[in-house]
Amino acid sequence: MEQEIKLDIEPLLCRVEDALSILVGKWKPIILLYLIKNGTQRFSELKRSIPGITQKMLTNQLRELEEEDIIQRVVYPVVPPRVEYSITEYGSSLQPILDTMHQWGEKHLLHKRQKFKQNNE
Amino acid sequence: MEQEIKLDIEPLLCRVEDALSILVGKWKPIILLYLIKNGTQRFSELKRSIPGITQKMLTNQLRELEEEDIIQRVVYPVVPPRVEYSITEYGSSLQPILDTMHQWGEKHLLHKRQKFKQNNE
DNA sequence: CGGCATCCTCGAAGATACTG
DNA sequence: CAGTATCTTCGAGGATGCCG
Repeated sequence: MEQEIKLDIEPLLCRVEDALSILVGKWKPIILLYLIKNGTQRFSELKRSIPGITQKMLTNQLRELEEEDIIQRVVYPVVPPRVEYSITEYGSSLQPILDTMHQWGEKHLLHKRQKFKQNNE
Repeated sequence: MEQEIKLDIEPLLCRVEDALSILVGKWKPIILLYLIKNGTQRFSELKRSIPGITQKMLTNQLRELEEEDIIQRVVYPVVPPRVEYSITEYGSSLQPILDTMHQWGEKHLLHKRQKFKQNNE
């Protein structure tokens, strides 16, 4: 198991990486935030809402999130196909992490601006 | 600016990525947790404490964290060189994120085990 | 001791085309 | 509409060697 090394070092804290690994992925945070805020979304809705993402990457990231039970994929057997994605109850347990990160991110933005000012005085 | 796209989508939430970008890096979480838990550490102490990391990567990750004012680097002009790293006050503001992630990570471990069980019944 | 410089590997991410 | 299937690019991370 790959975990052994980490466990040997910090048995109480190393689980940080597990959470991190789920959030890491170029488009995962945006996808999650979008599903949390706007609820169930079709594939094409997500694609339209996330400028710059390719179909391949959207599929890819959605599959990975689904694999971890963070989101749910529902296929309606109609023509043309209709596939809807939504946050699972389990997935919504990620929200405290996202909130904390967002709050920190805003403070960090201010911090960087102050630093920038100082460097130019 | 690269931020524009993200800002257009989720002005209130997109700061998540800023926090994420600071934590992302193969060795950053471990380095941070180690410095938080054990306080000031010499370069060689960190290297010994983190099995598998190369000198290059340790230097690299430390520099990136220093760049964001998360950690502090103090060089003592002695022979042989002595360089000490520690968390800054600002850096310690990351702790709520790390804590939240760790807690979630533990729950996630249980969740995965249950899922594994179900799949084998 | 605590680096830096160089070269290399490998996988995440992107571009593009095709399909039930 | 919601995907696969390929091919390609690019940079994080790793291996190794040298240095004040």
